[in-house]
Amino acid sequence: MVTNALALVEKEGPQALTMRRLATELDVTTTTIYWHVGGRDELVTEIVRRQADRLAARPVQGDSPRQRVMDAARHVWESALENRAVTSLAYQNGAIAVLEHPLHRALVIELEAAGLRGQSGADAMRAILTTVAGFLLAALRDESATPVERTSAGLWAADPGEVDPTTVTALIGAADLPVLFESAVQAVVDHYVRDAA
Amino acid sequence: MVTNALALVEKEGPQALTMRRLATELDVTTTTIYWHVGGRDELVTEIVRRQADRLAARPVQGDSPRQRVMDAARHVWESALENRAVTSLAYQNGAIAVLEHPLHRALVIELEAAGLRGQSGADAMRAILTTVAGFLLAALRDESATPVERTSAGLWAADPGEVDPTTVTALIGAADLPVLFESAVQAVVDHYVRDAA
DNA sequence: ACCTGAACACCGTTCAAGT
DNA sequence: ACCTGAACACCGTTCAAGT
Repeated sequence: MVTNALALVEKEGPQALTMRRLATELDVTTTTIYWHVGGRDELVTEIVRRQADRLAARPVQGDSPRQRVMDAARHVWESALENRAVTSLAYQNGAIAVLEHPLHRALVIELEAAGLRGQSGADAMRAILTTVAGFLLAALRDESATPVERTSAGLWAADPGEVDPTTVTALIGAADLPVLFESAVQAVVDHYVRDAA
Repeated sequence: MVTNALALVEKEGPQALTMRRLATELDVTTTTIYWHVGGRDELVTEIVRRQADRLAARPVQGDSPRQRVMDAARHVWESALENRAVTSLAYQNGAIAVLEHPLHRALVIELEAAGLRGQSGADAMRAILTTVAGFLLAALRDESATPVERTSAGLWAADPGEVDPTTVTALIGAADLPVLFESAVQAVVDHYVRDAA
């Protein structure tokens, strides 16, 4: 049941997961699903939990603390990109913490190895993960779903103001999120984690 | 009509904005709304556009480029916090660019004043705004809507793993987002904007 | 214990019809 | 030009009833 739901989400996206759709897929009535898992929220939580178990906690790489912390942050990012559908589902239903908790813990452990524990560790972890979340929001957003005049590119084209034309051209073009991720997240990591000289 | 919709969103939140609800508020049928603005997406865009016009572009403060860029970024953050309901509505409907475009332009202008134009300007702008977006996502999320066992705090309490108890305690407590915003966003700003020595 | 049928209270949207 | 009534195609959820 949860297996079928997970497969449905991965094949047709988060918006395909409705009680009626899943019921049809399982050849039962919607009420049967309610009897088994009890409501859409619980179903989503179960799907996300299942996916979290599937996520192999790949080993953190790097020779220095700052490299290892950065790599742990990168795991959150890459894992989300590799599982767009379930990640989006988790985001939309407030279950992202369930999905990423093991990866978050790996990050905290690296921060502790870097000497950051207690409030300092929590602060560093939250600052880094919030930054990562911003990039995930940008990367998982379905651009094709919004009409041009509502996109950033469309607005720059229509309403550049006093901005340099070369900058406007760059703003109308596509962003290279993976590159921006590296520099922005690294900047935040470096602010909290200083390698011993 | 758009005025009433905006008032409804501000008073009762984004989820209160349904065609039927707004129709009742206006003492008309839903079809009347369709005749006037043409669909929910267009309605939301109009609401957000109206709100964007209302947002006074307060002057950017600071003596150095990095201070002024930081202040422009802070305006995006503060403006969103002061208008939670409309900002959430814009986020959920892919119209956030419409709402924030004037503030984004102010940021780009400060970046140009700092010597960043063309691709460098666009990169810096995107990295900074994506980081800000992460904090907005965290700040606008309705914590009370998700049950504890799905929150980060609940997961740390239930499943701390090999993490230091003092760190776990800090992770269960509330985050001070405004403080974290300052340090994380400043770190990203500093990475792109270097003051002349 | 497990599943169904019928219903409730919602959504956004369309379209022919009225004035 | 402006508005209505009725309908379509969806949602999540509940509850009495069946086996």
